Amino acid sequence: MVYNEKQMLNALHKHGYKVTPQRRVIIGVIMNSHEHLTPAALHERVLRLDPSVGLVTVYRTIEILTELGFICEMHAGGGSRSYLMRRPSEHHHHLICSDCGKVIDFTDCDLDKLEHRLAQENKFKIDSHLLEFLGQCRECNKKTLINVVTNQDKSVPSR
Amino acid sequence: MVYNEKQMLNALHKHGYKVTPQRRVIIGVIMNSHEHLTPAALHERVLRLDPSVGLVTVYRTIEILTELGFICEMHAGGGSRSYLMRRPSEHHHHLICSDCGKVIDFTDCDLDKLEHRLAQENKFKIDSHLLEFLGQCRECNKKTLINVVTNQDKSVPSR
DNA sequence: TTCTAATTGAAAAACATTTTCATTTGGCTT
DNA sequence: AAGCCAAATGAAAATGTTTTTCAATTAGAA
Repeated sequence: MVYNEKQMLNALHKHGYKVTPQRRVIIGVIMNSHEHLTPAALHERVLRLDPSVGLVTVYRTIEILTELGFICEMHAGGGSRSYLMRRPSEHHHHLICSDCGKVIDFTDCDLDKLEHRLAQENKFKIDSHLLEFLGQCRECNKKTLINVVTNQDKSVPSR
Repeated sequence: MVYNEKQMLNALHKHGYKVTPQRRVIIGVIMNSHEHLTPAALHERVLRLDPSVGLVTVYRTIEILTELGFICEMHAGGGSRSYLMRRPSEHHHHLICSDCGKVIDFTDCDLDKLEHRLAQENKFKIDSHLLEFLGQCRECNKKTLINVVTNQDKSVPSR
């Protein structure tokens, strides 16, 4: 299930948060982005629509939307640092291109059996899980192949 | 397979990195910690053994050890920020207590079928994956239960 | 022992995030 | 429609983390 803008604004209101112009703009940007955004990237886009919105407000709104479950943090695993921001959706996982950062969502993970076993063996009460696949998307893979052919493999010691 | 200290030092040498006293100490601390550490926590422990080692060197050593595959970053998911540092081991995943931060490793994940399907459907070349279960360990769960009984459930609006 | 590139610590810089605070404002109440 | 006030805002400062810079030191090959 994917939320729409109106539902999010309603939820804000219902939970006692005010529906301000700034929040409208921020939510609008999130809803119209089909990619993950860092707080800074989100702010940048918000500024195009309303140059007066401060980065702090973006952070505060992110916090609220996370709390309400409309957006979720994510991690680009591998080398890069923890990212956040995503258009709303239900329980899902990510398939991430470690070159260009493209993210594809998928929902089925079929980890119930494993979860159950781990919970028993370790006496854990398991609430949730995070599953991310890292790799290369088709386009980036093509580029890599071209580079391999073009340049010699000058295997430089990684420093 | 779990590495020992000597193997790590050898690997450093083999890859053209110098085996300095600082690196010895840092690796020693990692090898003797049975928990995950942030760079700051690692530095703190290193200081006890050698007060002259700088935080910068800790960061630089972390980078090298990550590159050589001896340690891996991890994410505590949920609220907290990206963590790092782990005693060496092979491909594994984490079961994390979101209350006390305890981490249990497990190695079997059985995601090959899913991985293969995702790769095909999305034209991805998948390199790796990250799987983390979040929950409450036995001890923290007990504490929670006691609290529920002790305090009334004063359901305060989460702000 | 000598030599040199790699390494180091300290300080500064670069970022990311949070806190503080005076001012403004959404939206309930009249 | 007007008043009110807690919530929200922007700017600046504070905090924290990670990276860069640089002069001095040092591991380890020759």
